[in-house]
Amino acid sequence: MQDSSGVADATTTTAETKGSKTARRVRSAALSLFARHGYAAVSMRQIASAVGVQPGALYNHFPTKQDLLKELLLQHMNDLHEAWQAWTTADEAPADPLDRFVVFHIRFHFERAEEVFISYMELRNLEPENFREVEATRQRYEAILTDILEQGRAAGSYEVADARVATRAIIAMLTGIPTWYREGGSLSPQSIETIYRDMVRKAVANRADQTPKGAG
Amino acid sequence: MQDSSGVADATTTTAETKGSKTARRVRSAALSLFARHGYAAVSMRQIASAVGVQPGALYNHFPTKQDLLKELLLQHMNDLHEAWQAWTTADEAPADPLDRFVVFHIRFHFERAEEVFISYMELRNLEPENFREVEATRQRYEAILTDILEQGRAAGSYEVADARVATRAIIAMLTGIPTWYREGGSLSPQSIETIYRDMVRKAVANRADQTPKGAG
DNA sequence: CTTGAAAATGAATGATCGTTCATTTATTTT
DNA sequence: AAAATAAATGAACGATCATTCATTTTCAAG
Repeated sequence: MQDSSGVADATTTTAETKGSKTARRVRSAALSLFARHGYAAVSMRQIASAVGVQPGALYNHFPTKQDLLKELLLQHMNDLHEAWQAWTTADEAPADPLDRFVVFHIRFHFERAEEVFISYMELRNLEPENFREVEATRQRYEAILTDILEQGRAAGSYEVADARVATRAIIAMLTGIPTWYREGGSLSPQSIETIYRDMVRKAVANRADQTPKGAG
Repeated sequence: MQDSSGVADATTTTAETKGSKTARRVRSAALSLFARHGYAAVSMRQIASAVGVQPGALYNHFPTKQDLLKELLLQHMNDLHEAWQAWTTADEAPADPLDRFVVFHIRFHFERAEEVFISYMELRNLEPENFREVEATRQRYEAILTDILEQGRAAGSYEVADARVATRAIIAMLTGIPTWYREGGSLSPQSIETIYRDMVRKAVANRADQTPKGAG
């Protein structure tokens, strides 16, 4: 009952034990509930109920609620990096580095909207040490885009006043998509992808250039 | 002990009663706490403690915790609209409509970062009816930018594939600023304003144009 | 089938939650 | 100053919170 659509899995091919199966279902239920109501508003009882198990059983798999959140966020950030690595060598990835990043980020959002949402929403509910750990990973991810922008500027293709600010602006823009996108709306994911790719390209464009429109 | 720095107050000039003064302090404390920890993670006891009062006293001013949140969000959205109305006739406002909106939005964010943060973060903690009310006001605000973009496109100055999508992209970009901006950082509010104004202008620019750089 | 460990149960822990309320204190009105 | 009203207190309400634990069930390995 699971479809692996595309990216990044290699490690676990061993048969799954009953316990780790439950752990996975707990993660999944917690993810949905945290995304919908927020970490603080979700009780361990709700999670247990969604899994179909008694509250105490959760503690066979996660020491505390906080560890559950931390694990979700850390795993998501690791998945994000792994998926990016896979994408950089993927055939369907656009050749232009900026396009490549934007398309990747958008598609990853569409595929895993809940994780992404939580990752930006629940950072403040992490205890300081856990926060630092997740935050460091997040900054490594943002650095990918910053590097792309700085190299493009050095090459004279982009015009960005501050690459770090531009990074945050672009990522905020892209990350905001799931807050308004609804399946069955008037816009397809494909057309949204095109619109955003164009907007980002223009936002960092060199005004001296006259880059052609459909360069992808 | 209060400074009114700029925009939109007209109604209340009557002397303030002791009760309404406490109500104001409750709103203020709740605002800061909600912004820092999130609505669900803040208890009425924490709010009362921040005000220097017993928990029960809060209920002389707000019927429930939910009403307190609702009132904060509604008041903020009303302030936002009022401030925008004042800004449209202000001398220092840029003449170009898009610049006018962007500069306004950024400045309002810097002045009232906490309210703005909550307004986008705690919508899901509103009960359905309260949510609809606040959401309607929020959409009225976004419509301002959508109109600007559509008129600019009709006039041939902008090139936007979808004005509503562009609205969300721009607002997400601007609203993201307080999540990373820290006072005393390397960038002044003024320079951030300039950077974002330029990026937004370029993002919706008509590629056929060669608009000069410092047009403000 | 037996054994041993992993997983789940069901009940309980103390703490904290939003809210209520009779009473006292502070302020405004007459 | 007296009476009326508003605001704050301090203690309590039942509900729910995250977490623990002795016990029972489930399941894989010998």
